[in-house]
Amino acid sequence: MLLRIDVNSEETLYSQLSNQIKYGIARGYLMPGEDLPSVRGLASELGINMHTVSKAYATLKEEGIIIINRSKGVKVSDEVLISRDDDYGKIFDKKMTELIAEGLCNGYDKDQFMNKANQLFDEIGGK
Amino acid sequence: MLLRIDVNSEETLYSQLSNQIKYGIARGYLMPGEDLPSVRGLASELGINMHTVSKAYATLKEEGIIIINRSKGVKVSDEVLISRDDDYGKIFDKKMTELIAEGLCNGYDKDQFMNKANQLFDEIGGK
DNA sequence: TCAACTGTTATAGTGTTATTATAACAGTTA
DNA sequence: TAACTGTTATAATAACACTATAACAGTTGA
Repeated sequence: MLLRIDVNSEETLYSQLSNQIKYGIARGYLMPGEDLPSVRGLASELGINMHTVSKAYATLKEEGIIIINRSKGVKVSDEVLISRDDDYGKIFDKKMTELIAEGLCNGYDKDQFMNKANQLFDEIGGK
Repeated sequence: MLLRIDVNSEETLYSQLSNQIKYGIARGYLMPGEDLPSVRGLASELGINMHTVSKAYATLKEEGIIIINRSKGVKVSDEVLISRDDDYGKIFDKKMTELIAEGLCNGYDKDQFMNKANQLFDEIGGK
């Protein structure tokens, strides 16, 4: 899977990386159990520092989305897309509430929110 | 409207403030045209610095959600909840895509996403 | 066994951001 | 004039983001 970063973005580099990997998994570009590039390899490929990649991987590991093995490397979790972490429930609620509130402040009512969600799920290909 | 901040939160103080104000508007606690506390008054009330409040207000002004008048003070935009800023469309798409992707990685499929959205809109009271 | 690869840890430097603290400025209003 | 608005400027501290080296420990293949 192709990963890109924009050094001029306001979003931090490691956040760009982790978001792209999450999107790749959701989209099916990355399959459960699939290997990810090594921290050194990806850093070299992207022209950034090893630790920046390591931090992105560390956050994904913290969320249970990838599995890191000290000697074997990094891969997508086998149970991702299936198992739900209960601790994530509150985080998800808070993020969606913020999106709904901000959307309402910008003229997105419930119908428009739902239509946009439907459209984006179609694009991603989620059932 | 009651505003609170948690200095131990990972979220920045000004981000907490702006999110709560957006939620207050969405929820109807704050009405279009309604006055907001002065930067000094709110800072004093919350026990934080004037500039931190000022930054929260500045970001909300940037998003067109509040109106700042150098001498009259701060108030909620009159057209908030109605008018849509076209520039916000891309931001909204990106944020929702990220939420969908992250949700999918944590076991939230489309049905669960939609159900949660319905539930939260009911709680907020959006039509 | 040796070399090459994994992620991890440590240390250090630089630049940016978040927050606080004062102070002054300019416009409005009673 | 006095008291209130937001704004701007300056400075200090702390935390964060990113980079640069270097070393460590486990695994794997030649």
